[in-house]
Amino acid sequence: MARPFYVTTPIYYVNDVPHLGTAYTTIVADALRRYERLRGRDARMLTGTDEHGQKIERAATAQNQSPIAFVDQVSARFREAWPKLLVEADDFIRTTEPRHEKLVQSIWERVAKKGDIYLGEHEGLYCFGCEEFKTEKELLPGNVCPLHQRPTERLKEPTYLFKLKDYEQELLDFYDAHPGFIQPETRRNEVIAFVKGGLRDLSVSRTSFSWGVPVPGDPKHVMYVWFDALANYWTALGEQQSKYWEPNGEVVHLVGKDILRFHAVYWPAFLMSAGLPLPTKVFAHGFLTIDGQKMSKSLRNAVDPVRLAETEEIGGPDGLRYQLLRYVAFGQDGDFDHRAMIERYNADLGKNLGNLLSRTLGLCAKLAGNKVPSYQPTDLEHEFEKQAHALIQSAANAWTELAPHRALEETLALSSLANQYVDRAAPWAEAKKGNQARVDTTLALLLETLRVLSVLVWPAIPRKADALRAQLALAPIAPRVGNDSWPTKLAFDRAGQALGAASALFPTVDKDGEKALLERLQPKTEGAPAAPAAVPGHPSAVPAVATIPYEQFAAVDLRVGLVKTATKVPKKDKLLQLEVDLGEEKPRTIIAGLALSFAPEQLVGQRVIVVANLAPRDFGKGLVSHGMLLAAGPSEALQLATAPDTAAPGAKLK
RNA sequence: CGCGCGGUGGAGCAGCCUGGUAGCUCGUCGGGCUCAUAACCCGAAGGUCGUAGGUUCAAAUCCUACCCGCGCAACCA
Repeated sequence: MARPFYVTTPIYYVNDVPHLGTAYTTIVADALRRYERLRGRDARMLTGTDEHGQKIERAATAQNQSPIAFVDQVSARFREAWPKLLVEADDFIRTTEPRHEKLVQSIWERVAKKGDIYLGEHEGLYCFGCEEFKTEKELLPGNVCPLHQRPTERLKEPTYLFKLKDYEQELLDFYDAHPGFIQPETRRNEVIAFVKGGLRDLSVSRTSFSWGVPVPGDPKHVMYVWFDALANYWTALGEQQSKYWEPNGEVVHLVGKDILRFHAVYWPAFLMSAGLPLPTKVFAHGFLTIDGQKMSKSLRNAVDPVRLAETEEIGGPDGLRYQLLRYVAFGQDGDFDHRAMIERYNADLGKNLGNLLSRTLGLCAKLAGNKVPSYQPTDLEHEFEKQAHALIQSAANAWTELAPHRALEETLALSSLANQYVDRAAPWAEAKKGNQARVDTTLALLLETLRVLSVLVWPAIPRKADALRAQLALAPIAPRVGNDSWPTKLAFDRAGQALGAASALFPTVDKDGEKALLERLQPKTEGAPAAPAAVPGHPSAVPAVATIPYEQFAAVDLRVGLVKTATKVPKKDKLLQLEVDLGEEKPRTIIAGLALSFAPEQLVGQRVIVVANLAPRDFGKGLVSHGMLLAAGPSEALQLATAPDTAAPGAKLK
């Protein structure tokens, strides 16, 4: 009998709420779990929330809440969202649960016992956004974190370090011995290159905050968020580890490509050190864009998966699942396009599958007494069966290869095949000829094909699959462990059974409906809505800045400058390159971030205020700025500080 | 020389790893059917597979260079 199957999503960090990206991963996990269940495997799915860390501690404080109250609230949003997408996770782990904390400490102890943890001191530039120390190389000038756009802070603290470096070779050997461990292939290559580039020991504890799992034996420390979080896949199993974890179970981690490194390098190393088996596979999927646009924070909020799942006109949760599973090549980046979504709903679900059901049941009611007729195949049917069996098989293969998009393509191809077959068999014509045997055979074949389809689509669209079955008077799908219910071939054992009542499974959306839907669902994409229009004269409150002595101000050399030329800097949206006359022998080159507010020609001839004694700043590629212009406002609506036309270039401001 | 992805008939994509008749969906045009959700089926038009070289008997597919677009990242001294 097949091994148990254990599929996990990342645990989602509770400083965000469910959005289309997290919904996507979670839906794929659920679909895989459902497929394996159909195959009779004991399939288990885990999702959950990651709830520790300084960022959470701070966010809670900011809301005047205790951390636990804060995470309870956000975690619940995830827990409540998934069932609405027909996701039936078998378990939902929270890293704040005692069952997790206890076991993650046990892993720590095993690693410590192995001698892989030592006390060191970590001094470095710490980004509170990332909750990690950054190397200078990773940072922008001024030690600003590129991800969070804020300065890092220099911190020094005692920390426990994990001897990651010692696992370099062991990891490489493991990748080598298990070619399928990291997928897709390009990701695997990336990870191997990263490990070959050399690993550094990893800081795995913090003393600078307390919202975390205490380090065994040294409660001043809490575990570094990744040590804590990654372990969830293992700790959540508890007593069931021997059943679902390797070597007895197949363990598949689905992750976004952004967190692959943690799952494919750190996590395996922790497990190796703890003497525990590694997962079977880490699969990194791509990112989604929405209507061709990257998923910014505001877009995320505008495209709420739960809301889409409540849109029954396009199939409700089944419709959403179908779109994501069928039209995003799993592993690659994909786009979620609202207009295409409606078209695909109409084409695949409505006109292909839905209409097949509708016409079949219509024919059965008219020509076969609304019962399943008997089957006496001819060459036409034999040919159909042969092709159908091939499609069923390749759909199964695709699921196994974690390629839902191909599985559904094959599945819909079977539906197409059936539509073609109806035309060829033309039962309405046979009926006129009085050839009831041909009519019966044709309808029997169609009904059986629909039954098969109801099983094939179930992992993707479980609710609609059961609705389809109800019309065929079949019981809902209820997979049982040990019982492979995937159809290997068409079976004709229902002759004489009555059929259910027909109704449109996927009513198509017409042009008007499409327009209305788009209006309702499509996020407003106007450029800069968020910025609350600053009322002139009432600038939004700027936090007070510490006062400076006059000498410090006097050190700033402000001068009037006359802009001689202005050109756009290629590839930099915001930058203009200016030549500014400051009354010196040669005009100065100044790079200014004005391009969103001004066309270059608007600036030429302007008398501007320039900070003349600013240290030159190198922008790379030969661009060096020798000064700064003064301006006020947001970058897309800047107002230039100017001097009257009478002011001489180079005049000093006092 | 920041990292990554892509450029294939009007639109959106597959094929590329493992060279050998360029395929799918939508759209257009013509036909068929009339069971069905104005649905279904058949056929046609439409592509020098970004450009230039190279390897090969043979290149969308392998190699090199370049161009263009996008994402990440970045730019407001």
